[in-house]
Amino acid sequence: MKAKMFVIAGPTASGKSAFSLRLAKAVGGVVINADSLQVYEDVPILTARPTPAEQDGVPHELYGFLDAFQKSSVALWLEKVKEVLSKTQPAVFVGGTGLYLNALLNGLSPVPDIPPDIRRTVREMPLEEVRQKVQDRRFADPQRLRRALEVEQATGKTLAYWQTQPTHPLLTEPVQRFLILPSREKLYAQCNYRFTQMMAAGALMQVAELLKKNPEKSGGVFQAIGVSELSQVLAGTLSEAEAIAHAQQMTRNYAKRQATWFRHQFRADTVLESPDFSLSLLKDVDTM
RNA sequence: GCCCAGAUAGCUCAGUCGGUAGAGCAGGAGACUGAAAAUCUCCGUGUCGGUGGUUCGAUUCCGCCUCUGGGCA
Repeated sequence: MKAKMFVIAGPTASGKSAFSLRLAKAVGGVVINADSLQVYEDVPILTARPTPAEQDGVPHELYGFLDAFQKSSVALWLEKVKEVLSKTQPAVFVGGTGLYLNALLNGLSPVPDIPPDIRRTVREMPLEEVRQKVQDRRFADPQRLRRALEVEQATGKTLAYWQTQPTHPLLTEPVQRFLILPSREKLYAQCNYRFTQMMAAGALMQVAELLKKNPEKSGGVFQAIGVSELSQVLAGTLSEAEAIAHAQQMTRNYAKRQATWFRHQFRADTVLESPDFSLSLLKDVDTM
């Protein structure tokens, strides 16, 4: 028998979606999204969600199930994955969100949910106060310090403690991991090209629709590259050319960070320079 | 043609009261467990436009030249 679970990782604009489609067809499975922004129903062009045509009849799960008023999180995503897996296998996970893939493959530490009032208090607290109060100071990063403090305040134990607790990976069956990692030059060219395609496909209109819903204009889908740039174009404070140039720049910066993450944090079975793919890449995991 | 202001890192610019220079961005390397398309850390030698002069020493002061803005004709 062959592996039943596949994970495809790679930076943005590396060709993951096309690869996942072909792989899913080859193994007769579903595609499951592992991208923190493609979970939103809004601005599908900017988040590079596969269109119905691109899905080509293959079931695609966990795309566009949140609206702009909801906030995503790894934990929420993992819950959804659990639901989907109980119904369908084999599965091909695709996404550029390393945190999500890591949670899927290695499990998440059993940190209890943080009460909303504690979370809010800690997030609004001046950074200096956070620094004074927090015990777990492994990181200088404000975001991580706040996370550490909210966990301490909510549970009475440090984040470091919780992270020593055993985790339970969701996938217990063999998993074959692919990493698509194009050369830097090619990757950047693809980032640039893709944003112009997004504009041609009507990204500006989708941002206008998103703004019409009038959600809180931060976090969530608003983190998607291009949303703030195109919002400024709609407001008349930025030219379209400047918006495109900036969004392309942000995309390149993002792609580089992802490449770093995957190179060091993701143990791939197969590393590909491009999404070209043949059945011979499928690992035979038959132990007999 | 004349006057003024510029010319310094890939880009935008700061600076050196004369002792060969540093920020932001870009770029590179890295971190990463409930915001991850987020957040954070580290990495800066470049004929200081060219050429003469003054000087122990000029990217810095002076002359000329070239180029780029702006103004006046």
